[in-house]
Amino acid sequence: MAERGQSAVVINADSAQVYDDLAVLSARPSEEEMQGVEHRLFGAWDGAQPCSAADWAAAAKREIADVHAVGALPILVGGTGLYMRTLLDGIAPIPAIAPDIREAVRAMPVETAYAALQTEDPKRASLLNPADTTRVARALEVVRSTGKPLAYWQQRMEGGIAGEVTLHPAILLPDRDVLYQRCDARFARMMEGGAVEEVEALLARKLDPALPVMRAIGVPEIAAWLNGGCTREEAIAKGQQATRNYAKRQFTWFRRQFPQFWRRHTSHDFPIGAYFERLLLN
RNA sequence: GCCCAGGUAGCUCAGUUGGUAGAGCAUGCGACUGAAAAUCGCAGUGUCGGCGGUUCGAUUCCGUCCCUGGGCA
Repeated sequence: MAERGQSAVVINADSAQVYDDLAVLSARPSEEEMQGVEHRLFGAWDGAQPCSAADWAAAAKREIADVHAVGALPILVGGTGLYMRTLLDGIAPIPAIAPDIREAVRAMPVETAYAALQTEDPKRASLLNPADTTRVARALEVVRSTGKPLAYWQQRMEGGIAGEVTLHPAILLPDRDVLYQRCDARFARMMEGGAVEEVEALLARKLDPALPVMRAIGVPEIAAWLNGGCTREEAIAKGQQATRNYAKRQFTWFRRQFPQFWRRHTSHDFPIGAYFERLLLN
């Protein structure tokens, strides 16, 4: 593209597109859509293996270094704010959780886990909502596995690359009505375009339903229909609803969690062609 | 035409032994440190089907009409 032959490599920053099992339901770009441009970290994880924010950030870091090494421009694309922030700002250096502790904690009902947290890490417990299953479990497995409360580890954030790269951030915030219409259309299209087969294949693997792949938007909804729990129409309506709810959460994250200097664009005022042309010519 | 069950928030419904009403979901706003397409928090909304009657007061009781679903003819 540019005279020095600088090319772009797209790197996925989406927590669902990371899974090999979710091509249709995660709206992973097709060969045709990639137009010969190299894409990385799309479908790079097997569904049986959960990808954490730190796992992804470590992989993305390697890919970025790799792309830079050949003089190309890495373009991170994706909707998972936590992944992006972990990559840029780093994350607390918490050791891996002992598998048996993790399993035990996640098998507990929230009330039990929260009660335990109140005695084992009362400071953290007081900061959390007792119904917040994810965070209560996380805080508990951390104290139990490492012997230190979460706050101890969170004094530091490690591994961020924000200081080592030149960032050209662009946040796209589409008009809400248009966004929701697209959510509905997108899910309907997926139903016709292989999502059902994808879920059938996933169900055949008999994976733990708590795994991220099994909780991706559309999987529980379509699985419910396939198992006779609802009609196809209901599954579609629920999938569309879940998509819209998620879009709203993304909206809130991107609008508020990143620094003010990150430019916010509505989709129609974002000069996508000119934007990348300028970056590639530099 | 007759009988029965209903008509309460955008949707599904609960409720008020008569003192103008509430959940879930949706919607809006927000939080977010290792499964984040996850998880969680806050908020607003109602001519309680229409019209009459009884009553200090009716969404609630009575009458009537309209609408919906089911049954009988």
